[in-house]
Amino acid sequence: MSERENWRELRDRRMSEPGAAEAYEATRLAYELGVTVRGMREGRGWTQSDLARVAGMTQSAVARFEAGGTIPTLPVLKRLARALDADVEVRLTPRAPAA
Amino acid sequence: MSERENWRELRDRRMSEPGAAEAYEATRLAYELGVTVRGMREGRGWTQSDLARVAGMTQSAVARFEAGGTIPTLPVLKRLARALDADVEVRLTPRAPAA
DNA sequence: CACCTATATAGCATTGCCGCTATGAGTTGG
DNA sequence: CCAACTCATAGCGGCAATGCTATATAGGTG
Repeated sequence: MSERENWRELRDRRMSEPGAAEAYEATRLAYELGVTVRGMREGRGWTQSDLARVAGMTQSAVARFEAGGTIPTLPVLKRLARALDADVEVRLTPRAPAA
Repeated sequence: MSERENWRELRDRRMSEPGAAEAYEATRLAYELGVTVRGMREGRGWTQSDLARVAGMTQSAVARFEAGGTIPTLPVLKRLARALDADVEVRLTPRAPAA
């Protein structure tokens, strides 16, 4: 099969599938991260190509990431953060403290 | 080809390759996350199998993750967090504020 | 000792992120 | 109008993470 759909369809489908809660949340998280990075990039007056060059990736990869096209991996996040003089924080915070 | 090496060798090799800074950092982050999850799991008196069942994965996957065997993807983190009543926080924090 | 449980690994298939190039659409400036 | 620039997207190959099952190891317990 494989039936490749483009990443925008993929993202939208993920966002609307109630069955896969963790996929939904991860997709939303990816989207928010994309918005954040876009903001930081624009704050510097950089183009996607600029950021891509510094982060060691291509413009298309940056565009895909910023639009939440894929759920990014931690190494990619690290590279983007580094290019933007930022740090990546990943934490697991208990939702239900010791009662 | 593919010359598969086991994940422990993979992790150790990553940790000792200075060239790939973001891979190194991601690997370290993965390790720390593994330790965190292990702590939370043990805090509940759960076995790896217990956590795996609730998180919808297998015991082997949990073991691999806890040992930092691979750099986890966000969906996997979400699933583990959910199983442990926790939230995943991923943030990009600027290292150099607007001068 | 045998037996059971818990964890660590191995080996392999599948999935999906990320790499690349090329191109389309929109905007701006000559 | 045309050229240049910016961003969005398509299509595809490579590879890493994850899924699975099976097994090895270690520790208890009878």
